[in-house]
Amino acid sequence: MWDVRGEVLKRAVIEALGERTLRFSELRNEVEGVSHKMLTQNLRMLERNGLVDRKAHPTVPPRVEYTLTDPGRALRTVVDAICGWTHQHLGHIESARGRFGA
Amino acid sequence: MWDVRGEVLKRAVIEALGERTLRFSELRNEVEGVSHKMLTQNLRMLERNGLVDRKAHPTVPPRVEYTLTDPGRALRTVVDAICGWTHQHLGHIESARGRFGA
DNA sequence: CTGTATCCGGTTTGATACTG
DNA sequence: CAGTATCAAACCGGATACAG
Repeated sequence: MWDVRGEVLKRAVIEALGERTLRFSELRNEVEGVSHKMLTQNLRMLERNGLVDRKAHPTVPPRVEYTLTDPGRALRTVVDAICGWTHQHLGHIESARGRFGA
Repeated sequence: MWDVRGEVLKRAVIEALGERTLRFSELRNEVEGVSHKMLTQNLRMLERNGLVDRKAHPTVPPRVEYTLTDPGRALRTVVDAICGWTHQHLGHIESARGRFGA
């Protein structure tokens, strides 16, 4: 449940950012298991939708920082609600799976 | 955003069921645009995770009714939060898209 | 009516190589 | 370090046919 591709990754990014500002590579470490490509792709999407702010420093080597915008931070509430629900009902879900698989 | 495949459909099913009990065909009408296959597949998933209760009446023709379980109903709150957030920030998102695409 | 199985085309993804 | 381009493999969803 809710563990379907793209969405989970976006959620993970939002959770990872929280109130912080992170560089691309930091984000990549934070959200484990994500490929270079997917992270880029999803960050572009989040940026495009105005949920994430991208700040590139014209240095060498490059340094790019990502931060949640206001709407992005507002989304954290929703993400937290999802996490809360999951935490609260995980037991039920797992036992349901157990009965089903049996 | 959030409009990615499987998840939307599960949300739609949860919204459609609400407090009601619906038959397969009723659900199919309620969630428009969903294919026979996808609806079945997602209902199985929801059932497997204990979010939806499936009650089959051994009649001819068959009559199968779906209802949200307690965890399933609890999820409605989360779904509503998502809808609320979307409603609240849609303007911002669209203007962000506009700036980006330009 | 409800549900399963199969085939098939489009989409998505990870790996890899390359740029500034 | 951050990002793009390309390509084959895996995945997914719709259409269709069939069953109880």
